Amino acid sequence: MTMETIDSQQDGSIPDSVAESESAHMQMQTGQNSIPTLAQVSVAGSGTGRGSPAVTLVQLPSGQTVHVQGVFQTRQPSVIQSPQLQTVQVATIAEADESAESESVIDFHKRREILSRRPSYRKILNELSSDVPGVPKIEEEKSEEAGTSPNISAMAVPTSIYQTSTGQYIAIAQGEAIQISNPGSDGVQGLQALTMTNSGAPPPGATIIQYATQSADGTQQFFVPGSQVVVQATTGDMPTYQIRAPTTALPQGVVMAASPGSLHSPQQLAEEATRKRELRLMKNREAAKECRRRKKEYVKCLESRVAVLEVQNKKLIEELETLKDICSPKTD
DNA sequence: GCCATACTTCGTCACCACAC
DNA sequence: GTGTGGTGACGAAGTATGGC
Repeated sequence: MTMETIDSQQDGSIPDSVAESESAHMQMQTGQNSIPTLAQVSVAGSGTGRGSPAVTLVQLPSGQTVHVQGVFQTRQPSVIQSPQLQTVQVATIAEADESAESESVIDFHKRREILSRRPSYRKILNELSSDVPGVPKIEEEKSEEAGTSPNISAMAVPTSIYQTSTGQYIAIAQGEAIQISNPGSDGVQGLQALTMTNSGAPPPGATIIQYATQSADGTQQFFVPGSQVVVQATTGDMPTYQIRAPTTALPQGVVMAASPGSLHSPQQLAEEATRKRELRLMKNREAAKECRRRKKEYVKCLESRVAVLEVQNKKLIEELETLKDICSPKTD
């Protein structure tokens, strides 16, 4: 199904707004109770010319400008574009309505089924965009994220990822590059990469990072293979990291993690399990962020389409009235 | 200023789908 | 069968707003 009556002009396209989508969407939502600001849609240069394709410029709340062509020329596409999407949306709306009126009637498993059948927002939007040229796609990997992704998993194929007590992430890659990311900076700005120059081969069967909370001189120390220490200086806004020889013995509260091959004691097994769990949590955290971002983008896209379709609907009604006037002239 | 309420954001868990 | 990613649901913490 196509939607040739809509020609989107991507001056503020949705995928580009990923970075600002948070704030933009928040502004849209912080009004009275999350009602989409469809009232901001402005129509310019309507020109309901009969016979000639009237082009309407629609200014969407997001700043996106959309051309809406005359509605006489082509048959109106359905409001819901792709069959898959239709199924999903109908299911969702039905679920909402049902829950409002007779939620108790709905079987839990049925609801579960409906939910589980729902494809991801990326899928939905991409299907939508393949049908509608004006609808942007959600990129598999954002280009801006490609270089410095907030996901630790996207960084230089790290072999081990650790989180410090201050929330920072340290990833030790195959090439013995140490990457430190600051979660507070939404992922990436705080990402640092260090390359160990003289680490040599790691101890047999062990990839170990040992974390010490804070040394006496106000620095943070991360113990890494080769009896070396990554020291974080606390001066200034930008933390600096240095590879040093350890100044102290292994401090209290140290966390050690070993590769599975070297696990022997139940304690090591437990630590490995803890490490895996933390890794899983970290990944899930990032996945949840990504999911929410996509969801916002998806909702934004739907809101834009609603705005466009409302304008189209308005034009259709106007033209219907015009036709009525033509076909039934007053006899007075 | 304090409190209550509503709303937003975030982390986590549980579940499911999919790839291997 | 297992691992992993995606997403709904839930609760906690933070923030905004309005009434007193």
